[in-house]
Amino acid sequence: MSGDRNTSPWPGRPDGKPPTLKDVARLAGVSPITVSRTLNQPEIVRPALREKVFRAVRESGYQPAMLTTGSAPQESRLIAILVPTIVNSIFADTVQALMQTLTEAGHQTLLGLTDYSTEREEQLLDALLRRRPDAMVLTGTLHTAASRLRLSQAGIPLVECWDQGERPLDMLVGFSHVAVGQAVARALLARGYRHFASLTLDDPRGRLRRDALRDELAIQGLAAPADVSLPPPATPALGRQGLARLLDVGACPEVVVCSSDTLAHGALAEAHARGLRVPEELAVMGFGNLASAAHLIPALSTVDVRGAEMGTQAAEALLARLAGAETRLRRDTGFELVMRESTR
Amino acid sequence: MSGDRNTSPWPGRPDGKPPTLKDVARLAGVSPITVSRTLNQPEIVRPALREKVFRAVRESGYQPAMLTTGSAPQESRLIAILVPTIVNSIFADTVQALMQTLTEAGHQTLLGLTDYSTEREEQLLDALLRRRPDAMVLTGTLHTAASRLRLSQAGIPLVECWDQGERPLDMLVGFSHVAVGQAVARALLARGYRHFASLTLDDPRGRLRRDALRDELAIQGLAAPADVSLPPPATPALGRQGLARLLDVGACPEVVVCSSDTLAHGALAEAHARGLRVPEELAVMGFGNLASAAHLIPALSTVDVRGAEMGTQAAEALLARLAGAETRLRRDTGFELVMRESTR
DNA sequence: CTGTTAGCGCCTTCAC
DNA sequence: GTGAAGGCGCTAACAG
Repeated sequence: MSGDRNTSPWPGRPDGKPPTLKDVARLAGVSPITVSRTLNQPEIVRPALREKVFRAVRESGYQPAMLTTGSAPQESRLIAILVPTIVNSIFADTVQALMQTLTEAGHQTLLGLTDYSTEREEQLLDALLRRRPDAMVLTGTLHTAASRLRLSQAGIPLVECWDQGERPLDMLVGFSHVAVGQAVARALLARGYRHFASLTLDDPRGRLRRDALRDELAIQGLAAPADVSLPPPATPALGRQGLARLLDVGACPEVVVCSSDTLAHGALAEAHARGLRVPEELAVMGFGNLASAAHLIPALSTVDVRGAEMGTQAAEALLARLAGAETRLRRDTGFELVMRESTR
Repeated sequence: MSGDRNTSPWPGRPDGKPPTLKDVARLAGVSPITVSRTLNQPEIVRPALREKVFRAVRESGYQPAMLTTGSAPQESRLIAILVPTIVNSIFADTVQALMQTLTEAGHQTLLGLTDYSTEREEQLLDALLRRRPDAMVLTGTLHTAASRLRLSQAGIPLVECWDQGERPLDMLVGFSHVAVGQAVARALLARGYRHFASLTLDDPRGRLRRDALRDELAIQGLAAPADVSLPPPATPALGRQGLARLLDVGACPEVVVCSSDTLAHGALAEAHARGLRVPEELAVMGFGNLASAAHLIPALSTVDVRGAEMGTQAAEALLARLAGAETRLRRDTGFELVMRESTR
């Protein structure tokens, strides 16, 4: 029971390395190929030999080494995932859902964190592709030219998540950030809000939503919202500072639209600290992972973007392609506005 | 610029697979080994040849395949990480910090999610070890006997995170969950609380903290807190239901101690919905990722366990070992109680 | 400096 | 049924 080393009848390898197919073969007194067959197609091996081999496998603690490459056109059963971050993040749901579906199907996942940088993405891509993954999941549709080239040359199924765009590399599952910005603008306008402000996380998609919000307001004849741009990664502390800056500069908004629920959390804290009633005196609009936000503060409005759904669909599409299907997913998962306590 | 396939002067491989060392060699008119050397030790190759090779590499878009195994005693530069979950989770910080440090050092990470199950851990372990990772990070010190055996046989550096224990497999960085339970009990007693309740996430470490809390209260002559046990994974909705159940059963606590900040979030929502003032009528104690919790609700007390610090230290210890050091980390990172608005 | 040889751990093809 | 030979992509060791 206790993890004592080497209670097994096998002496272990002199070099301390894990046992190989050959070691097992020697131990069982058969040839390497027989061991291989016993493990891969047990039914074609005579029961007596099979038993001997299995015993040797058990005794040695043998585990087949998964070669990245081999003579057979074999898959690596490795799938690479690139997201900006998983902390305080709207992407954790997607990654979790992806991993769950892929793991069930017998694949393993290499994860890379880009920190919202396309250069970082390029570096990671380069490193990850050396593992010859069977497929790859990316966040967004913005990549460097070099990345696009490498990806198209890799010849593996790809999914870009969390965005919509005209020229996806391969498959695409996400939603339109412009549509989110517009929808938020319209919903808030409909509730009578006229003085807007925004806390923007300075990443491409955050900017897209902010600009769409601003443009939609402009169409209604409203001035551009007071805006504070914040460097990723998002933290509650950052959101809190952001709102403080906004208010200190003299902005006096009825509603502040935040790039993420995490920032919105911080904004709520600052509003609370200043004695502002939410949403009566200052409404707060978030974005992202409904699960952790919506239950929390009934006063917080937010946008549910179905992060887990994107992950599951991406994974299923990849698996289908790896199974030989001609699937070419192009899916807009949309989003849902969750509006709280209209007070106008 | 646009990702058109095959603008390069290289015809590509007939089978559509990525180019190999051999392909590059053929294209450059040299032998494979020269290509290998040009890439790994450029200085020992004559400039003229070097240039030819580099050109061929560029033209073909060659990327070396990282073999898991080879003739050389080469490392896989792959490090496996096992955590229960990354969603709504106190573990995301640790994973992010781990990945950051490891990636900077040129390693890649295989991630596995155990869902708080040691059986699942065993399966994942089995699959992950086939990749021959250079090192491994585990959560907690509770593993199946088979897992312990496999791990000790793997002969790679290990770190167990998020716990303290007497017989770690190898290295250990975490804190004592019993100490957390006791400290929470004492701190709350010191503020005059006498009627306790607990919302427990039903995982080994959560139970450990709850039991320690209960035992410490018993020492002070207090009855065991009303307790609701909840199945992982933690969500705000779950915490909310939990508190509802607790109160519906007739419990009338002054303070409810939650297994995680995520559950605490939900509890706060339920308290709010019932018109209970926090912390005057019901205090809420969380646990976990201070970053997202403490800034949020000034009324929420919590325990900061320094998840990122554990990740960074684990990564650094592993890197040291891989670099040949004799490091054998045994670190108690402790925790910090963050108490809000004492109202007694 | 460069090429040839050999071998890593495994599996496929083809004999026995 | 079983084994021997050969090959996958790559790199150390040894030749030239």
